[in-house]
This record gives sequence, C-alpha cells and structure tokens, in this order.
Amino acid sequence: MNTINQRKKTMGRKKIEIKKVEKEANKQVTFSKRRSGLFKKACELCILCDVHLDIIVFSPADKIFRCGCSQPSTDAVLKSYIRGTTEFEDQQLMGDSLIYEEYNKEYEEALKVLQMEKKKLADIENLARVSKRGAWWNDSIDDMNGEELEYFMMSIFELKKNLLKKNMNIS
Amino acid sequence: MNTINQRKKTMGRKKIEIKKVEKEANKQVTFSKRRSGLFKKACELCILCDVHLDIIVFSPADKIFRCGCSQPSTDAVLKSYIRGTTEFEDQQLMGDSLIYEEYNKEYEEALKVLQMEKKKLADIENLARVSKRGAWWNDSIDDMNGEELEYFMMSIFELKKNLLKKNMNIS
DNA sequence: ATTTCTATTTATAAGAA
DNA sequence: TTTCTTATAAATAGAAA
Repeated sequence: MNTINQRKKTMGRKKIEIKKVEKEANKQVTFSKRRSGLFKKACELCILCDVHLDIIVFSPADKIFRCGCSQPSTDAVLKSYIRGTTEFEDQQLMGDSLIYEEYNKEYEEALKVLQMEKKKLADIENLARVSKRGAWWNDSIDDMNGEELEYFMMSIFELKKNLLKKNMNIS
Repeated sequence: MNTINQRKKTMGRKKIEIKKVEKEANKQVTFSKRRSGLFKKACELCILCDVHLDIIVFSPADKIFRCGCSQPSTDAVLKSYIRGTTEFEDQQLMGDSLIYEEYNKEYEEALKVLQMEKKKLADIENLARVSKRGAWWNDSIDDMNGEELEYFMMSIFELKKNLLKKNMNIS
C-alpha cells in the first residue's frame, strides 16, 4: 500500500564513533538512553549470576544516578557504618576552640599537600606505566597486598569525599 | 561443499529468561561475558557523555571488579599507581635510571605521607560533617543526595567487609 | 576466567512527541 | 528527561578450546 513515504518512519540505527557528543541536546538524550540500558544490563547480570553490584553515575547535568542491584540488609549495614562513624564524637575532637571555618582551612591545606603527593606518585607511576597492557579497572584487586589495598581504600575515600563535597556543600 | 554438518558451527544466540543461572560453570561464563560487556558499555557512556562513573561488582567467586571511567580521577591515578607498582615488582621494568631499592624507598616515603594525610583528612572531614548540621545520614529520605550518599556508604562498607573477610588488614 | 564461532536476540541512533 | 518507531549496529547463548 505505502510505496513511497509511509513505509519508513526512521532511517534506523546508525553506527557512531565512541567519542564525546558535542551537541548538548544529543548528549542528554544519549545519556538517558544509555544509562537506562546500562542499568538494565547491570540488573540482569545481578539476577543471572546472583552477584551484588553498584553503579554510580554523574549525569551531564550533575545529577547522580545509582543502580544497586541487591537489597538485603541495607539497614543493618548502614547502621553498622553509622555506629562506626559516631565513635568519632566520643573522641571530643570538636573542642570549643576549633571552629568549622578553621577546620575547612586545615582541610584545604591538607588537600594541597595531598595533591602534591599525588603528583609525585603520578610521576613515579608514569615510569612503570609504559608496559601496562590492560585497562587497570579491568583487573581484579584480589591479588593486591596490604599496602595496595590501603591505597585502594583511600581512593574509595577520595571518591566519598568528592561525593560529600559535591552534594553536601562541605569544604 | 558442506551441505550437511559443517556449515553451522553453533546454533546461534538463544533467548533466555532473566533468572539465576543454576549451573555453576555456565554462571561463571555468563558473568565473565556480561561483566565485560557491562564495563564496555559503561566506558562508552563515559566517553560519549563526558561523565564520571563507577561500578563495583562482587563476582560469584567473591572477587571484586571495578570500573571507574573518567580521566583525571584520583581513583584512577591511585589505582594505576598500584598496578604500575605491582607490575614493576613482577617484571622489573624500571630501566637503569631508577633502581629498585630507590624506587621502594620513595614508595615507602610517599606511603607514609599519604597515610598521614589520609587520617588527617578523615578527621577533618568528619568534623566538618558533624558540625554541619548533625549526621548527614539522618537526612530526609526524600533527599536524593542523602539517599545516594547513604547507598554509597553502604557500598563502601560492603567493600570493607569483603576485604576483611579475606583477612586483610583494612580499617 | 577469557575467548572463538555464528545465528539470533537486543540495544539503539535518529527524529519527533 | 523518558518514550515511540524503525532499520540497523551490537551483544551474546551455547558449545568448546
């Protein structure tokens, strides 16, 4: 019946190059679609293989999306964590003499030092990076030693800190 | 030539139901393939939309896999450093310019500084958080950010727990 | 745990809503 | 930001290596 212009509504999917989408509008749409697809895949993986998984994404609009595929004991775990954090208050580190602003100063200071150390480490790292073949994130951390794990935990801490800064306006 | 049984090597992909794969061997293969696909998708999303993203997965074999897609992330730098160090020790790829002993010295030194900064930052951050307006985790559940953070903290705790389970000395 | 090989199943780029 | 549609690009189940 439709021999001319009612048969095809779209040209269908097209191949694209994996590189930053410049047009803001398109980037937005692509993000929405692909994030959706990613989370779906993630949930399928969780169900199929009975594993736990977490994804955190910062959208182009600086919004945070998460995908946590598994639900058990969220409360208990969280409470445990909180309990651990609360111990801090018992240490009375928050005396009258120290004001919030001053801490922020120290915080910034420490950050600077940390940045310097990072740069130093990055330099050293560059020397060894030459022979790297696979993507670092594709490796399991199963075989890390204690020190390496410590670094790893610290990197997690960094991420947490960034999250706090980003959302709680701390610092 | 092959009219009977040499033409098709496989039956091709089959539709499956999304539910726990019972056969351990198959589950393992499925996990490997789909995790790979998931990480690939994740990285494409990061590149296409210029966003930051992190994934943590606990494999069926209790291994931890991570995908942190973004460029100058602290996490990436530190992780790369970790991998680089490991590979250095394994392959001795540092040329004549830097001797192994010297490298280790610098490593130990940087490690100490980082440990100190880490603790310092943790303390300061805790102070800032508490002095802000009480525990951030008590924020309304309607607060997206708060919820996200809670979930993230849980993830971190889970990670710690798993590491501890492996008898690692992580605090 | 990762990878090869195909036939199929899925995910999606575009365009518009 | 998510959804709808269609034609096409990609991912992947199953069997083995």
